[in-house]
Amino acid sequence: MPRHPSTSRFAILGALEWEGPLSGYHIRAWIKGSVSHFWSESFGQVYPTLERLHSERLIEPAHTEQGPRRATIWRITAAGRAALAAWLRTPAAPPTPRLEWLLKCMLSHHDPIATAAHVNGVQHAAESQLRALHAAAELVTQQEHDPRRRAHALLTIAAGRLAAEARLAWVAEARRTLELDTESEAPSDARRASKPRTTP
Amino acid sequence: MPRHPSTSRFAILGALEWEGPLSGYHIRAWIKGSVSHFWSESFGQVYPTLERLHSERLIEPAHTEQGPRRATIWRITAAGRAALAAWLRTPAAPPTPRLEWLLKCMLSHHDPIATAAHVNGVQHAAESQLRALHAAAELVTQQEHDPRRRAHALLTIAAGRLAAEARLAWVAEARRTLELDTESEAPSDARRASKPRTTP
DNA sequence: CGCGGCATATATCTGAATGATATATTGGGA
DNA sequence: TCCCAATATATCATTCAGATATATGCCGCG
Repeated sequence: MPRHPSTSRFAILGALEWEGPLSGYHIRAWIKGSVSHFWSESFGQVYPTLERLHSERLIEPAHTEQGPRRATIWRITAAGRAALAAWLRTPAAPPTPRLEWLLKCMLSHHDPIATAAHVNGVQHAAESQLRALHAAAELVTQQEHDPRRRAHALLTIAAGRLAAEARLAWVAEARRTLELDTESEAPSDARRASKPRTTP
Repeated sequence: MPRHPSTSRFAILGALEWEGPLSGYHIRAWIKGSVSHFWSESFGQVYPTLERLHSERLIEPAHTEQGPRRATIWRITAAGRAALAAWLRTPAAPPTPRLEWLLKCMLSHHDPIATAAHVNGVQHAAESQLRALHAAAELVTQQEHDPRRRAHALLTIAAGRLAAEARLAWVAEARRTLELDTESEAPSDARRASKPRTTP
């Protein structure tokens, strides 16, 4: 995934610009809570990157809590803002695709049962993502009052929604072209035990 | 992306099962040429993984070209087929999202020009992907005669098409909600030079 | 009151993966 | 003939995820 320059650097700068000063822990919490539908960072990436950004003067400690609950709160500097703005004016690198579910669907051409399970998995994942995105959109609408920030945040949610709906459309097409034991539409009730969970 | 067990292993086994015996070079060429819309591998991953698969008896050399054009042609073994089938019956791990274009769109809320550039970039990428997928679908239709292999291959292409169309729908929604200098629809002719390429 | 569990907070390591670079050789086209 | 693209493999630095380790404060439950 890495085409040399780290993108984590800019995600972290972006978190600090969007939310104001934060600790490493809360940077990661924001990414996990607010932009998880299109971005992710791990702690193993956040803390070393903060050190590096600090040594480059792109962030600075706003203050450090002493005592047992010690935490460094980081603030973006003017240089950091400039670096972020420069990166934002740069075209986005195309993602290197790695969609395990599609690889499995293609290679399962021998095995209709496995294929059906993957199609069901895609459906369930897309449905639960749609529910999560709906909740996220409500939250943004209630809490974000700046019109531009709100519009941009809602647009990222819309992107997730459209992508999830596209996956549901694909599920329908898959069930149509292959002829699968659908196990969707759930006509009435309890033949639940028919799909045992495979524990990998 | 790596949740410890390497997925490259199975992509390579899958290539050998789908296409028959291949050299490392041609495994990579197949991935780049036939499944690039949902998978990718680098040489730096292919060759060490082949060694590992060989040491585990999941693949074996079909024969080795001597002389200057030396190349090891690898074949999947019965054990390899079994390992692949077991993996295929396992639910796909959810992808860890990292969509640089969405991160940039969200963080560009200050900068309508950068935002418009990213929206245009998404549009152009989606359009060129749709053209590529159209060509890929024609190729599969002409060359793949086994009905199940053909159906599964076309389904992966359909997934790419639906995702690209969803991105185009997002572009339209973005242009509607933000109010952007669109530079799309191209009503007549030559004001082409208005978008200088930024060289990063 | 004590204790367990959860949130806060940071550090570190392994293994996976990309993309670049290096090194050969062969065949075809200008 | 000469150069470039394709064939073919190997290796390296860097990025990144995810697991694990280590503290502590706070809250509720019995």
